[in-house]
Amino acid sequence: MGRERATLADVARRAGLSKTAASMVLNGREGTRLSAEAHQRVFAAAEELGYRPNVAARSLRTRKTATIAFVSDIVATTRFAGGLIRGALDAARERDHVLLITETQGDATFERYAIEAILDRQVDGVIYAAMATRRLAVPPAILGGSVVLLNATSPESLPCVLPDDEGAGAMVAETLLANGHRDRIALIGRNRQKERDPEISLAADARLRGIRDTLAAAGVSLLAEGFCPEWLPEHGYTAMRTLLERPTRPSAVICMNDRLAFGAYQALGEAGLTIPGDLSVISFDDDPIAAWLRPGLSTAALPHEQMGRRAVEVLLDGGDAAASFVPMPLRRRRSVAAPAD
Amino acid sequence: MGRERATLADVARRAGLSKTAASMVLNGREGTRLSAEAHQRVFAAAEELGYRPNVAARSLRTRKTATIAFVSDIVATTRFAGGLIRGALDAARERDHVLLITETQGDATFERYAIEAILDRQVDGVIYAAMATRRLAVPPAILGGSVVLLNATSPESLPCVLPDDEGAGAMVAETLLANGHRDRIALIGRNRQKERDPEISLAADARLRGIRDTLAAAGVSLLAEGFCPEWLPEHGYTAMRTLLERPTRPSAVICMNDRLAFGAYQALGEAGLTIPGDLSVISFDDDPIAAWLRPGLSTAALPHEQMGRRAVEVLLDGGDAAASFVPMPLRRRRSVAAPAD
DNA sequence: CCACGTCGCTAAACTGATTTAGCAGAGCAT
DNA sequence: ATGCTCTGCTAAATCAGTTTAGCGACGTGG
Repeated sequence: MGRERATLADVARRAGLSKTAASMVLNGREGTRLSAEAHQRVFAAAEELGYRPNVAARSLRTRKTATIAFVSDIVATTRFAGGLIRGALDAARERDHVLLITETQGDATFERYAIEAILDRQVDGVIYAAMATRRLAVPPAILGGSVVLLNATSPESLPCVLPDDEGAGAMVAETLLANGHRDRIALIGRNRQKERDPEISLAADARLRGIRDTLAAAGVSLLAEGFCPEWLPEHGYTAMRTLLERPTRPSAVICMNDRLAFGAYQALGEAGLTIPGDLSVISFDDDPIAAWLRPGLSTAALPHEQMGRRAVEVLLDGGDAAASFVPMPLRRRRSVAAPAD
Repeated sequence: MGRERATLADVARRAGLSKTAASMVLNGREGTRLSAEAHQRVFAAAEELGYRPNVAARSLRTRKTATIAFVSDIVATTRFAGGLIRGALDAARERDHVLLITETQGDATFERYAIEAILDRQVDGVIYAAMATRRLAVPPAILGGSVVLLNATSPESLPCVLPDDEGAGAMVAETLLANGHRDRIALIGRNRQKERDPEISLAADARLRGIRDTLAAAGVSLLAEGFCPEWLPEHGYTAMRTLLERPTRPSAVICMNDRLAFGAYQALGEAGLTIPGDLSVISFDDDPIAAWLRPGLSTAALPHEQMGRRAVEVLLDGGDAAASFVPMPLRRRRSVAAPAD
C-alpha cells in the first residue's frame, strides 16, 4: 500500500548511525548514552523519510501489538453495541491502540473461532462485551491475558464495567417522588426470568431494587406491577391497557425500558389520555426513540460510550480488579409532571 | 496469552523434518515433492501440539495480514453501522479474515490517524463506509491498496456497494398503485439540499427518481410534497399536519424515511385519523421503529447486512470495479390498504 | 561407466523491528 | 606505561514464519 515504506535501516543509514541507535532514539529509551546530536539526526531522518515502524515486525519481537480485541456475544450490531464500540474506539485511539472486532453470536463454534483469531494475532487485551447486562462464562483460552468484561460479570470475578442500574432505579423513583407522586405509581416490565437469572439480565433486578428501596424509604409502595414476557413495545402496550382497566388509575408509570414506554404511549394515546397531564411516564435506556416521542420521554440513559471508554481504561491503564459502575444520567424531558389532582 | 504456543520449528522437530517442509505442508503448497508420509507426520505433529501460526511473523514475510480495515466516516455507532459491520464480519470470517475498526468522525486529524494506524498494520484491504449514502473523498494514502466504498461513491470511481434506492422508490410507488391509490398520493421529506448535493446524500435523489418515474409511467403525479429540513420525526409531524390542512386529503403518504413516517403517525393519531383506514403510509429504511408502530409500517428496508457482506466479497474475491447495487426488500406490514372511497 | 534428470528434502536468507553483549577511544589515576 | 572507567556507539542474535537455492541419492539412457 503506497510506495515502499522507509524501514528503520533506512533511517539509520540516513542518520549515519546503526539500527540500534535509531531504534533507541525513536523509542525514547532512557539511560542510553547517545549524543544529543545523534538524537537530532535520527529524528530528522525519520521525519524526512516519513518513517513509520512496521507493526508486524515490532510485535514479532515484543509480543505487543497495540491492538485490543472487542468480542461481543450477540450482535455487535444493535444500537447498544454502537455506543460501546465508539467509546472504546475513542479511548483506544487516545492510547495509540486499535480495535479488532469479532462477534460470537452466542455460538460456541464462532466463539472458538473468534478466540483463535485473537490469539493468533497476539492482541494485548480483550474486552468481552455482552449486549444485555448479564453474567457470562468467559472462555478459558483468553484468561491467560488481560480481560475486561463490558456490560457483564463472570464467575471468575474479572474486572468488569457495568451501568449503575440500581442507582438509576433510585433516581427514577426519586424523580417521581419529587414531582409529588406517592401512592399511585405503577410499574411496567416485571419479568421473573429476567429478574432471577443473572445469565439473562442483571439490569432487571438492579433497577427494581433501586426503585423499591427508594420508594420504601419514602414509605411508598407500588400501586400495581405489570408483567411482560419481553421488554418490547407490544408488551408495554398490553400492560398499559391492563393497568388502565383497574379501578384507580395510576398517576405515574415507570417502564423498565423505553420500548415498553413506547408501547405505553401508544395505549395512552388510544385511550385519549395525555402525558404528562393525565399520567407521567418515566423509563430506562434513552433509546433514540425516547427523544422522538411526543412528549419527549424522561429516561435514565445507558451510558454506552462511557462504558466502552471505561473498559479500555481499565484494560490498558490497569484499574482495580473490581466492578466499576458507570452512572446512568437522567435525561429530563417532558413526560413527567405533578399528578393531576 | 496462554502458556507458550508451539512454533513451526516445534512442529518440524516433532515431525522429524525441516521448517521448510513443515511450512510447505501446512500451507498446502502445490508442486512440492514431499512424500505422503511426510505430510502425515507434519499434520499429526501440528495437531498434537495445537500449532497455530503466528500472524505477525507470517505477515512480516508475506505482507498479508488476513485483516480488513473498516473505516467509517461518522459514528460507527448508529444502528446503520451495526448492520454493515455485522455483514462484513460474517463475510470476513468465512474467508478467515478479521476486521479492524476505526472511525474518522469526519475529522481530518482523526482520519489521518486512522489511515496511519491502518497502513502501519498492513491490512489487506480497506472498506471505507459512509453512514449516509453519499459521495466522499477517499484519502489518497490508501489508494495504493484495495479499497471498496460502502454506502458511498467517490470521484475516483472505486468499486462501491450501494443500496438500490431508485429501485426501492419504484417499488414503493408500485405498491401504492397496486393498492388502488392514484391521484391523492403525497410525499413527505423533500429536501433540496439532500437531493442536490451528492456529498450529503445520494439516497434522496434516487428515491425520488424511482417514485416519480414509476408514478409518471402510470400517468399519475404527486398530489403534494412536504419539504423537511431534516429527516426527523418532528419534521414528519409538521409536514403531515400541513398536509392535513389542505382541501383534499391524501389517500396515501410516502415518507422518505421511517423517522419521518413516525412523525406522520403522531400527527395522524392526534388528528384522530386511522392508518390505513383513512390514509396509507409507506416509507424507507426499516428502522426498528417501523415494526413497533401500530399498525406496523410498510417500508423498503436498507439491506445493511447484505451490503456489509457484499463489500467484503468485492474486496476479497475481487469483483467488477463497478458499483454494485443491493436490492432493498419491501417489508409489507399493515400500513397500506386501498383508499377509503 | 558416466552424464543427466528426478525425487525428497534441507540450509540459509529474508522480512523489520528490539535487545543483548561488547568494542574502540578518551580521560584519569597510579 | 599500564590499568581502569566512562562515553558513545555497533554487531549480531532474536522473534516465527516464508522462500530461494541447492544437495545427496537413485534411476536411466547412451
